Amino acid sequence: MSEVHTLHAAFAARIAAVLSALEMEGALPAGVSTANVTVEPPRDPSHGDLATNAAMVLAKQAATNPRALAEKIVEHLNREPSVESAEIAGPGFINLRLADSVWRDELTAIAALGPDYGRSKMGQGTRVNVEYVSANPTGPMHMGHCRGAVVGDALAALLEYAGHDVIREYYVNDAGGQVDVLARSVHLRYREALGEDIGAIPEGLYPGDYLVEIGKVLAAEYGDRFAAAPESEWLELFRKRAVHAMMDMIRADLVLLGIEHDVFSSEAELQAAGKPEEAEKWLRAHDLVYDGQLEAPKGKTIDDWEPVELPLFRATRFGDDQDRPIRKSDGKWTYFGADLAYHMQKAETADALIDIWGADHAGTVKRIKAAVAALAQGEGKEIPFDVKLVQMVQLMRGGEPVKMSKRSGTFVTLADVVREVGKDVVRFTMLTRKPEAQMEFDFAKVVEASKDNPVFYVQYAHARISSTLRKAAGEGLKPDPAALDRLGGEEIALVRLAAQFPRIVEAAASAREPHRIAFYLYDLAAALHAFWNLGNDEPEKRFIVAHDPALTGARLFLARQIGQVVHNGLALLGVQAVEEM
RNA sequence: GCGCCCGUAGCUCAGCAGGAUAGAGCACCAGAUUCCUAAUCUGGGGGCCACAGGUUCGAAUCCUGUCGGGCGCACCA
Repeated sequence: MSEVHTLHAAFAARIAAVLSALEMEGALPAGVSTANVTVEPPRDPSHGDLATNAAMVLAKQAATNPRALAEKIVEHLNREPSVESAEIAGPGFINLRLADSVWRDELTAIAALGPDYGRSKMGQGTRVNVEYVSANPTGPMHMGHCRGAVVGDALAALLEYAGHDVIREYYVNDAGGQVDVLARSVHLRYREALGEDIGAIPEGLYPGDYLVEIGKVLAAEYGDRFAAAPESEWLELFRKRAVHAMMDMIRADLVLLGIEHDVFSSEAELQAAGKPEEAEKWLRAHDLVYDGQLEAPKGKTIDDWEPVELPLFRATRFGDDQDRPIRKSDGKWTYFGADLAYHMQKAETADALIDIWGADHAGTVKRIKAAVAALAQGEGKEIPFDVKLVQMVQLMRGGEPVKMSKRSGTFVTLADVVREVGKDVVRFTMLTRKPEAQMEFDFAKVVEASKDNPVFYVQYAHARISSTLRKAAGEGLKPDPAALDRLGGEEIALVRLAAQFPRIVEAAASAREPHRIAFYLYDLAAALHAFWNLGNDEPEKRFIVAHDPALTGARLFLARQIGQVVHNGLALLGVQAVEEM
């Protein structure tokens, strides 16, 4: 294992050592498969600190029964000084109870590592590209983008903390028909800024007020030069300027959420650089693109269906239902054609790729996975690639669904929500649900009943600790590890939970599920609050026991380390660990 | 018609790559504050883990099918 500190990994290694010792003794057959052996904290704390299923899993291979094998394992484990007791339970579980010294040591380890307690080298510096947000540059961010943004950002932070080298990337779709629509919409606003009465915004153009400003800017800069000019004279210019303005707006929105990308990749630039042509050439050379006809879609009738010949990527070879066109009949690239080239480009600078997409793009997952698989096969190297689908957020206001449509201009912007409820609430709320499940975000509820929001519960735990340390300092008391042996069962229980953090980080990172951190923090906060309230009935159980400075020092030391873990977890989620509330 | 996601307490959701008696919040009921922040805590009631098969020592978890909800299904993005 690595030198990185994780208590659970260390004990897993010891149990592995016991098993190989038994193999030497002949109690286990040589070369026994220990793949299914687990060492985990049991759900029920009364079962001890760690449990292993080794005896049950290996009994068959050892041609014995689980309990007999367990006896032998237990015998070895009981020789370990750090093991308080090892017992056989139920069908053959081995439950370990660790010595209190183990937990006291863990506490000093937290103190020594500080913000790095929980950091892992699991990723071994592997370079992971996480593409997220990638909202179309046609308007400000709305709540529909929010979930993917938060999940992607938290995932990126988590992977970094778990030892990966992370690239945070945003793909700017500035090449399709929609940005032409944007340019035309801006042209209208430009004419408006010149004093023309434009009336109602025509169907099919973006009606949002957010385009007024850019219209004014262009009017001030170019006067009426393009007012009556044919589209060919201004379209490209207006498109560029509009996209630029929209991206500034989107970046500002992202900053409100605490999100900053490392790389913004432009689809237009990608195309200008000839990347899709390169991709097509490469794919044709590997017989992965051919000219063929698209089948008419089944189960759906299309009035003006006409078969046409298009360059098709052999997606069906890699599990897609249909081969997919990379160019349109007018010769321009399809979205997929460009996206394919884009993924090839990303794969050049990363060892693994992750895309965070909205669930409305679920239908295109197979083709892009097929494309990356084809690339990997052609290059003869593995390119791990994950598409994380983030389900829709049903936005509610007091129980009533809020309809959103960028086309009609009725949507709740991200900026409005963040301004109203705050970044921390938005982020934490988005992370208290696994991303692939649909969720409701009741605006009224989050705003008005914000006290019920779990984010405050966790922050409150941190604030309480901070406040206690402040008060203690005022009385000349400070954290001190000298008397940690004064800590009793209730305090040790807190340490046990805090000590889970490193393995939660690793598990969440390898499952790519940042929401696990949020749920863990909730549990840790609950334990802290419960411990705190013991002091209501029994003053001797408060952190500050004025007549006993040694005990107080130890308790304050404990408090500070619990606070540290809360802080580290919140940092991963991009939520502030407040000092007071 | 096809593909993907979801189905766990009245409601909103967890359940850690299969483990021991399925958890939390809200809501409901009963309590705790002269005391480190009550934005907190303690106790109580509440479950056919959608349904039916299968895999194995063992399934809410994995496989198959059915039902229900969501999203998507031409060269759009």
